[in-house]
Amino acid sequence: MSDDSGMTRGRATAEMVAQRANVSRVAVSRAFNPHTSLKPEKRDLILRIAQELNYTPDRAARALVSGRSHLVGVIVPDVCSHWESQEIDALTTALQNEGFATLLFKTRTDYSMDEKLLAYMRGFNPDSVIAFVENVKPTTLARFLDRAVPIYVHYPYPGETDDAEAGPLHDRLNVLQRAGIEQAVALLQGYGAQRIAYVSGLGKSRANTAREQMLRTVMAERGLPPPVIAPSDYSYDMAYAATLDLFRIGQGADAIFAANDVGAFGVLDALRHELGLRVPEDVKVVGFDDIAQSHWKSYNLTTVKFDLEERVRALVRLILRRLNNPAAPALQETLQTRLVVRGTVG
Amino acid sequence: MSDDSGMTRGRATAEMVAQRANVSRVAVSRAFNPHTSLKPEKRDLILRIAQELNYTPDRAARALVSGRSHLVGVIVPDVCSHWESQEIDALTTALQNEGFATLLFKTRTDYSMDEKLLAYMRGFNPDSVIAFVENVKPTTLARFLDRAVPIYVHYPYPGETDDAEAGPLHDRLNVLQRAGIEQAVALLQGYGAQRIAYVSGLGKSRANTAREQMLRTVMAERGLPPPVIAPSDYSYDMAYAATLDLFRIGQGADAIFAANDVGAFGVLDALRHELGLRVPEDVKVVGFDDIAQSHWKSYNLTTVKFDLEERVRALVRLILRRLNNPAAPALQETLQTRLVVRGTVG
DNA sequence: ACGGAAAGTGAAAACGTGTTCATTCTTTGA
DNA sequence: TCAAAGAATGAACACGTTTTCACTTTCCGT
Repeated sequence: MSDDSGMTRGRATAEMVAQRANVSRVAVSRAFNPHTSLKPEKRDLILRIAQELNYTPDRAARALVSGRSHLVGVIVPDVCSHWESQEIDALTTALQNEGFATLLFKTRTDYSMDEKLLAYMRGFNPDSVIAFVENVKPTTLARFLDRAVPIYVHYPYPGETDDAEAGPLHDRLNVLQRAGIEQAVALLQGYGAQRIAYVSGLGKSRANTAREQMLRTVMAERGLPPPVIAPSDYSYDMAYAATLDLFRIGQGADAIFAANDVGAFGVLDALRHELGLRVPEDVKVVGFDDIAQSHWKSYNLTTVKFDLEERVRALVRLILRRLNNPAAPALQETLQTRLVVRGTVG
Repeated sequence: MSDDSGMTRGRATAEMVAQRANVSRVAVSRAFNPHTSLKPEKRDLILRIAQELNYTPDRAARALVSGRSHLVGVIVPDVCSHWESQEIDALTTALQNEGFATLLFKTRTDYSMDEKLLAYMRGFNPDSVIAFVENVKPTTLARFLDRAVPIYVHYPYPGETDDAEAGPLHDRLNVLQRAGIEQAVALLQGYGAQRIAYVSGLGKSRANTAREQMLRTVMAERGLPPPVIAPSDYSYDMAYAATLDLFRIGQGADAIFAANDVGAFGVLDALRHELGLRVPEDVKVVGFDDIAQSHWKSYNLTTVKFDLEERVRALVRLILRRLNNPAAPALQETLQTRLVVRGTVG
């Protein structure tokens, strides 16, 4: 009774709009595509009737012929990990503004992107894929994403050239960690810290290894002994346990870098609530990320900040540029880091 | 050189597989659809060749003819809100196991689902939509989702029948808050709490109003004076500020309910780090959700738990049942709550 | 008023799949 | 051995769009 328009499958089609507007179905198509020639008044009429009928071009059909799904695949090990959830949030907003949608997939928490998942994602025909997870060979990824364009988030090692010279083989966002780490080490050194420990991220993760090596390099340059490594996996619980081990089994430390902010929270809680140490008086703590929680009063964390907004803008820029020009040579964007000083140092 | 199969648009098609296997294109289609009759050895051959060619049926084409996109739309105000990120995480895993993918959309943070966003999402043809955001009229939602099936998360008011009698008009998951709240109030009363405050969620949100009314009802039943309402919006910062107001401008309290765990963190930090009060000695605090962070040592929060795994299973069940039988009468699932006791009470 | 360029138009052909429907091949029971 | 039932098969159509390609109309400068 309520649907008097005689819709076939509950949805209006371009044919119906055309019929009602006394135009051809092609005209309807053109009305919805900006760069086509169609008499303005005709376009207005069609759009008005389309709105009446609640019509929108079917994206499946559109994807079939145009080869564009307007979907961007995102694979993460853990949506609820704070940094990643904030990145997904910002990314979804940005993509939404550009007419895309975020397609979410979960891999195992060990940061491995197995082939089965890649094949599964491939079935949905994403236009682009953001590879936060670096533990997949580019050739493997390329084989599984025939049409989709992968965008890599890349953390250069200390030796690697930071600049775009001898351009990268794949589209990527380079995150330069040196600046933020230098500022942090300088600050710690200024307060007299000597024995600095690193509560690591997941060992296999490139973000982690690059972070650790950069820290080691910067400390060496400033004449500090190499950092003690306390293995962890980015999680609160592991960082908590690693900190206990560091002080009960190991030699302790007078300053601790955590591979991420959440890990730093675990370090802080272990120091204060289990080891009875004061921060920053007895031990100083620095994290990585600068997530929203880091300014919470219980933690008030000094941390190396990755600018989330800037990072997401760069990613979207990479995607759009690649989609507009599939044949262009590999693209690159660069992102700096800096230290945000709060209460856990000095 | 590497792609000798002569692919058209970078992707193998059913026709190519058919040609290479000396069968018709229809046979290839049948090989990928379980409930069709095809000689087993033929099916094996086709699947083997398909794997060689890295072929998977195009989901866009499949969606076009079958009317199923295998996408589930999820609209949230804030992906990085802890509870929601954990729910999205679990939901994505569960949907992935059933052959679906999560399509993410962001609305404004005020929990309003505006028509523009609904129309935008509709364009992607989701098979189902999970309406976490309750501030949209079912009729409006239905109008914007011609083919997609909406699933509502519903928080009954104290007066509403909890049971399925006189069945609901729409598919929905009923979250019964009474049990958990009763346990919490009983515990607080046992410790002698009298002046209980409620640091609210976003006023317009139904989850919040239902929570508040249920608390009020349970307290009245146990002979307690009505709770003092400190308006907030689920965020840490607002809860922090609301707590300061409660004690500096208002009358204070000897126990505080926060509408969610993140809000409770704000309450705790305000009490301890700014007002110089002890928890649980001076003030007791109870949250809602039981997110992963609630067991962190700095907070160690007593909270009313929503079982996330159970909740996600129920949602997926609702979706699958509805998709298997579109004409079935409205479905319903029910979820209980219970108190998890940690360090912020007694 | 005229020629040519530009804009506007719709029929037909894609895009890659699932489904229907006759037809052929195989099996089964007596 | 035969008829009938069932399984296997492929041609043709359907799904809802965009794109190409001729064709018609409008616009503009002289």
